[in-house]
Amino acid sequence: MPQLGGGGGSGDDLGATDEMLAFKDEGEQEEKIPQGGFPERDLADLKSSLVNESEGAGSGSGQAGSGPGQTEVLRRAQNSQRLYQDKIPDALEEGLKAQDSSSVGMYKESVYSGYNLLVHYPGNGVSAGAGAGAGAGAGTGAGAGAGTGAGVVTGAGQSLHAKPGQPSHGVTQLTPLYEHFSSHQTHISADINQKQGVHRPLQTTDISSFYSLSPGGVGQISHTMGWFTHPSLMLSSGMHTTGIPHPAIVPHSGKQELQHYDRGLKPPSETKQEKEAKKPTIKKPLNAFMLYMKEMRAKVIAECTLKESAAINQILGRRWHALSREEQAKYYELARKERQLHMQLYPGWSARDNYGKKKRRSREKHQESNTDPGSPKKCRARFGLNQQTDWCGPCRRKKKCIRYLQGEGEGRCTSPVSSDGSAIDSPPSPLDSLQYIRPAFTPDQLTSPTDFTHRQPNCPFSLSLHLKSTPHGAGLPAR
DNA sequence: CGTCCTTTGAAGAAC
DNA sequence: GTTCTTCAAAGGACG
Repeated sequence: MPQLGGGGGSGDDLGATDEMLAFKDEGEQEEKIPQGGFPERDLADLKSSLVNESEGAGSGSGQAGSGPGQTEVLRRAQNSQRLYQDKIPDALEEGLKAQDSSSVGMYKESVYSGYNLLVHYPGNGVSAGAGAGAGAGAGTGAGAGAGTGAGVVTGAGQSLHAKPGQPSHGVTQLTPLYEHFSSHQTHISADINQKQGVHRPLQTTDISSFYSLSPGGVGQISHTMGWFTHPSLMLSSGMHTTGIPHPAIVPHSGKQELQHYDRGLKPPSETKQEKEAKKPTIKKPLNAFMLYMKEMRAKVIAECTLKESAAINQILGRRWHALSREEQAKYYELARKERQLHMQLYPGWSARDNYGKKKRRSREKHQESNTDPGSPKKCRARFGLNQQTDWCGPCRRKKKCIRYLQGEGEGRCTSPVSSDGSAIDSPPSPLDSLQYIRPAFTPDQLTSPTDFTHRQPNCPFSLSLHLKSTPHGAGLPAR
């Protein structure tokens, strides 16, 4: 029987080795980089002035034990649990208990314990205690108290009045889980009363979107609660039996399908294919970078006044590379736990299950990229570079090798040049955005090197600096 | 409305 | 064992 985080955090062995190796690879890759001339070390030294600032509020706070004190967290966890439990209608609770008793194995636990593990991420300082609680809860039904409560506790200093999604610099936040569950519980009870115990999908909101995470507060990434419920406890619409939308399980069809559930009607006869297509999709667990993006996206949007995801992702990608190993390690660890739990909760699931469910890009495009000799993959292959760990030449980026395009396709590039011969192809760093702008302004004109609030056309990151003396976006020099 | 863009990482398929 | 492909999130842009 799988133990979720059981035994005081001893349940992490699954896949641990692999993950550590994977992270080692990351590190090895970093070691190779300076050879290509990219000043990764310098950047690492400097990044605190740019990249880290926006993340810096919580930088390092994610380390185990550096969060709120364990005792305090547990105390608040218990308080939160009380609040949470107080909101559960008796009828619902009874129903849940009944459901529990009919479940088997690890899922025989209370549904609440399903949320316990939420806090088992490093960084909130409660991983050990909560882990033990949840582990025991899963196995014996005991120990769910601390675990459950901890699940709704976020970092210290958070307010119950802030709205989810708010930028997290210095802004206190509502504990997202608590808010989410509280609001859902209200709806659920009403719904169940009306429908005599028949659950009806109430919302399809992705829980994960509720969590605006504080900087470095990786431990607060709580969308992963989605992994803590078993398919057997799901309705086919992607809902947990509590009625809470499940982020990892999404229905394929929309209103029409839900209407069938609404009315308790049997859907019209369907082909096997249709049935297959309507099976709820269990999503892939998020990898480290995806977790990082989820946490930082809102911040980048706020800082850059950008909304386009592609641009945001570019920025996030660079910031990701600018993170220290320690900072990245937090996300790798989170991702490892995500995969671990996902594996335990959906033992038969394979990433292949979702193949083809996303509409594929046009074949032509794929073929083009596959046959393009200047494509990063082809380029790496040509130069005998490892696809996973090596970059395309000096570019330290997975884009076209300029050298190759210039007909210098022999051997590994050593210096990046553009097609016109100028050295523009070195990997832009976030610091480059400062170089684009700084000369025109004196330091006292800048509120901070990372105070990005305007968009600068020439900035390679679509970022710009906020000037103390200029209104929004005004006076930024063209370069 | 559906797909693309854009990023990194994981996993599976195809060599 | 290596390489290639797909998908995970996000939301504006575009056909």
